[in-house]
Amino acid sequence: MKVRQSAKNNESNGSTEYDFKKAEERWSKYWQERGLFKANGTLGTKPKQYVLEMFPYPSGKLHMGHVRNYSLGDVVARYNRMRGFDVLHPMGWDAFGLPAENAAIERGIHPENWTLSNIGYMREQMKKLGFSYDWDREVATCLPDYYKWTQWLFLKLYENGLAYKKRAKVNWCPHCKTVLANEQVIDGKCWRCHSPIEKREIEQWFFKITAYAEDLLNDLDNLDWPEHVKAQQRNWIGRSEGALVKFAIEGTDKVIEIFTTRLDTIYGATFMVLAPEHPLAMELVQGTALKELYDEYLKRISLKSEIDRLSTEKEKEGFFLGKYAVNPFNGERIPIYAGDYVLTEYGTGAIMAVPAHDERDYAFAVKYNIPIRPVVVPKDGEEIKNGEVFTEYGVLVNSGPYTGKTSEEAQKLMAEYLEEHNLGQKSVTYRLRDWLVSRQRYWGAPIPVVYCEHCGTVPVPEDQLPVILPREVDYLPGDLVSPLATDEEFVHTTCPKCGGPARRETDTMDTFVDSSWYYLRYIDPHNEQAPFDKELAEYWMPVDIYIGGVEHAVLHLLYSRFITKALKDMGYVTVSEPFSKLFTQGMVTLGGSAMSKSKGNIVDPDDILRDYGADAARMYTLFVAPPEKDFEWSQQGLEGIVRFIRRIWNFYCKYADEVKEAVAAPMGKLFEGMSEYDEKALRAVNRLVYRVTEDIEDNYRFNTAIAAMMEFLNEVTDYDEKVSGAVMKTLLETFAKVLAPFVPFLAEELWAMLGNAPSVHEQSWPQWDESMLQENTVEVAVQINGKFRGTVVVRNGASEEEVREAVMSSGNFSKYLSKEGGYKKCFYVPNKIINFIV
RNA sequence: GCGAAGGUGGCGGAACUGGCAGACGCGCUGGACUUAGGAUCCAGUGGGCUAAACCCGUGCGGGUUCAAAUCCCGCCCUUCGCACCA
Repeated sequence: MKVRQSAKNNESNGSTEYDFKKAEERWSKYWQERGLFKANGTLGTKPKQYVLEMFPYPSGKLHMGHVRNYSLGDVVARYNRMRGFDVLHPMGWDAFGLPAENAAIERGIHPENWTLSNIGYMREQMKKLGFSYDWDREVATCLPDYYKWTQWLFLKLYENGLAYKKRAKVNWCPHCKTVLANEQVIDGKCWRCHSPIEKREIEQWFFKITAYAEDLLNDLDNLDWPEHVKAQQRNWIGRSEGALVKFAIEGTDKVIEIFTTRLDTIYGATFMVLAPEHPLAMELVQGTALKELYDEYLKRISLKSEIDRLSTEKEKEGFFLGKYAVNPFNGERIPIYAGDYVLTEYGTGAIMAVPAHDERDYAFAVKYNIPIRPVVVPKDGEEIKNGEVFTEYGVLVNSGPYTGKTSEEAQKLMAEYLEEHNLGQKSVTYRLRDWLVSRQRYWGAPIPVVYCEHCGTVPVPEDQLPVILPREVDYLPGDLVSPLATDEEFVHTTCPKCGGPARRETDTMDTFVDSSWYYLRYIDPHNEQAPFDKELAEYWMPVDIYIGGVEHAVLHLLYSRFITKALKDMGYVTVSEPFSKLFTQGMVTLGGSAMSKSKGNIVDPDDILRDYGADAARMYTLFVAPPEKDFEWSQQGLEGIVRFIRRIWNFYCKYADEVKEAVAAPMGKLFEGMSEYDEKALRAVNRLVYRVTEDIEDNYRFNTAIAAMMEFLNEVTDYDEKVSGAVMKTLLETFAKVLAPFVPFLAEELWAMLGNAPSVHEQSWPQWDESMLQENTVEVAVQINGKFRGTVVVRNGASEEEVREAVMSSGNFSKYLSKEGGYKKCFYVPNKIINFIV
């Protein structure tokens, strides 16, 4: 009778169906009471491990993506605890922000009530799922004891010249009624509501992330992050090496400064282009007949929406400004245009145009009938066809003294010439712009600044923090007016410097500011004197493993890196990177696309918890696909895991009583008179530990780790009844420990069933014995002329001789091998394969 | 256009430094047990034949090798990110 048939036999064994509800309630309560998952912060007695998952936005309920994300992190946390690490595994809430506010407006509830009640619900869901968080460290970014320190962060950045205010054209979302950072504009649309964004000019606060562009770029090299995330950040930072060149404007004392990466093509510059909004463009037409036409042109350009501007098919539109620049190399007169394909924000907002070697310049030149003069030819002498634009490096022609030089040489020599004559220099430009952090919304951390008639902009002193977000405010968004501006009591204050009347800043901070430092607050969440203790931060930082979705590849992950670097330079932390390893998990889809309320393709974790239990939900999300890949939710797949759990349960029911009194056999040593099946079982359990450990360590391959557990159970149920009590006890105890990080409730139940005191989660992770991974005999594949023809069984480590002998004597291969075992050649890979060439 | 990751059964996916392709699970087929079963268990399941023997099979075409999903050359396709960045 095998255990696989045991469902029928449960009653006869006195066992019952696994009651996951009871088990989950019981153990989750026990864990909390015992405080099993508290990080010790023992400062050095144990190695530390900071395991972090991206905290959720409290949108209402957990979705399957959360379940997957947090199941991954929980395996890592529990595994590391069993491995003897002092594990910090916290959870909190990214609780400020637009969606909370919008949802609250729709439902007519205060954002705070809405948010806090969501948090309460989601926290309970997480507890039901058995995630091993240290709940004493929970943070919510919308609470004053948290945002006090977000405001502190703002002040520190301000003190250090990394926060500043300027009037700027900003991205304005007409639907959300707020400005957005560049990173939050996707294809010219709002990242949240997808409305086309507009350009507005307002005074806004910025963080000077560009000051760290170089470090943010270089330090990527040393991070254990997925390559595609690093690539996205590199792309976003967008470093270009080139040169700044000053072109004098004929008949004036003005110069146009341009940035180019192709200084070597400067002899081919046949026109200049300024961004339409470039102040110089306006100056050049001022007081001329062109002024009126230019105003019209500007109006036309600005009417084009951001989307049109970004469209690749869009025709470039230029305007001749009636003036000429002078090429600093050959003195040539070059007409100056305004053109909408030149961006104000990048480089200097002005270019030299070389139509022969740049596609965009070429299109413009053709349209406005401007000469096209090639000055670089391919090194290999290849012909350039008419109408083709040669944009690569080559050899210079028609370039005065530089003719005959390669592009590389010319760039170097020309830059030297520029510097000698004070006409420009080498330069590096980035695409990265400063981070716009002002938001004209209610539900965020108020920017801690006041404006005084006498003193100007004055930061709120640290000891007056937090600047409390008033509760009773008309928080409906206005047009370019922050809701806080309507609260007279909030607005009117006194200047901290002179005591005179002053007005508060009424904008709140981008929620990405809140989340850019939360991993530091977990380290010391109740500290009232500082955002965190320096020594504790030194102990816990950096986060050893950070798990979350790819959607944060640039936004949150770049901001956090910047904030960490800034805090390091101010002396608050000692690390320059917050997350040494990043793991981005895939999405959970249904019907081929990400689950979303609007699409209606939702699987509600509550239903799954109710019908199948936490362990099944967790293990299924871990098993169904490699963790970094998307997977399609399948009820049947989940039921497969439920079956597996049931089989484990039945197996333990069958033997638990029997082995209670037994003394567990050691993992490694084969004792005298051990039976064949005992040995088999012992080897199987060693192999199990080995495979699961390796799979976890090798980039979290939980899907194959679980497959190894299934194989293990499949194998031992083939001969379980022949295994002795001592070995069975070892087997059951070890398997329970291996299961613990994956199905924590079940594992605890199994552990107790064996007569052990809780908790299995306090046990050490089992060790395998290297010698037990080897079998006594191995199956060697036999190939004839490279084709598989069968196998032979030989002793482990058999020599080529022995294997050849076994092949010859087996008789199975005689039809392929000539008599006397004749063959030309033979290749043997020990314990694997033997190939005869005949 | 630039950058990144991928193409393996009906499906999700395994396969260590080249060494028995398809582990594990889902699904499917047949059987057992059952009043019944969508429960459970047993057997089978890449394609070609009823079947063994055999042949063919990891996107396509070449190549290296005793041996290729894996290495090299040349293509094709998919997904994702960025995109008038000078």
